Amino acid sequence: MPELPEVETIRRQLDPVVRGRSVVAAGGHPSDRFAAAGTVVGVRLGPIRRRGKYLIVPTDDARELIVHLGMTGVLGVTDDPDAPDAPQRRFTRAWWLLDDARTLTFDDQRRFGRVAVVPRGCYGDLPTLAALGPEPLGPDFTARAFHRALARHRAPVKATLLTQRVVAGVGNIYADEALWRARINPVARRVGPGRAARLRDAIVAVLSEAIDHGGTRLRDYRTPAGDTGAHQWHLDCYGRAGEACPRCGTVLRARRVAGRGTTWCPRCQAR
DNA sequence: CGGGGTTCCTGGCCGC
DNA sequence: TGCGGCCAGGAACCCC
Repeated sequence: MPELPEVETIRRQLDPVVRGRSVVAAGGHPSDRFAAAGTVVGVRLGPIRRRGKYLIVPTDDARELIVHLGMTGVLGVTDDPDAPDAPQRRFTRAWWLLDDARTLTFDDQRRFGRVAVVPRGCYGDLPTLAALGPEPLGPDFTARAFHRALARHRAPVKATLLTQRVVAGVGNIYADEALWRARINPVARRVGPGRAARLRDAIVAVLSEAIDHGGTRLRDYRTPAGDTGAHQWHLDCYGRAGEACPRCGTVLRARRVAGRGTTWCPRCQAR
């Protein structure tokens, strides 16, 4: 899916479209992953927030519209009033007609995404959001707190990052990139204070740089404007197994960690 | 409660 | 060309 930098890019693009608009009509795919989209008809939408990979839109009736893009989710805006019913939009899982005649659409081929509507701040139905770690670009993500949080887990450090509990918004791509930059093996089960500080700095740097470039384009990723993102952010490690490590020249290797494809440098990131 | 595996979907790609 | 198997940026859920 889009990870934090892609979700933040989408948030910035959609906020001026959505903020202050009222929802005239809405609908969702009948599955319970999307059906809640239709429950926000007649409400006015507030400024879009982001927590980790979740987009959160407050409504003026004290609820929140929450969108998670899953692996293949794409949010878009169209002027076509028939958009949700058009045959070429067979992957449109949710839509909201706004009071300026524009329609916000949520397409999601694999249906791993989700739309939820909850009373403000009530995240019991979204356990990952409820237990989400600190924002990596916020003041709470300190080296000290990060080290303490990591020390509570015994799983491979990459698996721990992917849980979202120690830091919010890091997915498979940026986990590999940050671990490579910090020279930490993805299956290390203990990370001392020095390496935790390095990993913290690498996460902040990698995510910040990716946001500055408007996110990383990968496969089907599209911006809300429909383009593929002209400024592909340069990936040093993720997806480059078999190529030379950009730092030391050793051939990057691939394995599975926590069920996810993982690339690392056996020399820079030795155990 | 933490950790590890499975599952929810669709489609692209690779090898036979 | 056709088809099976594998893989894909996530997280909820189940069991131990």
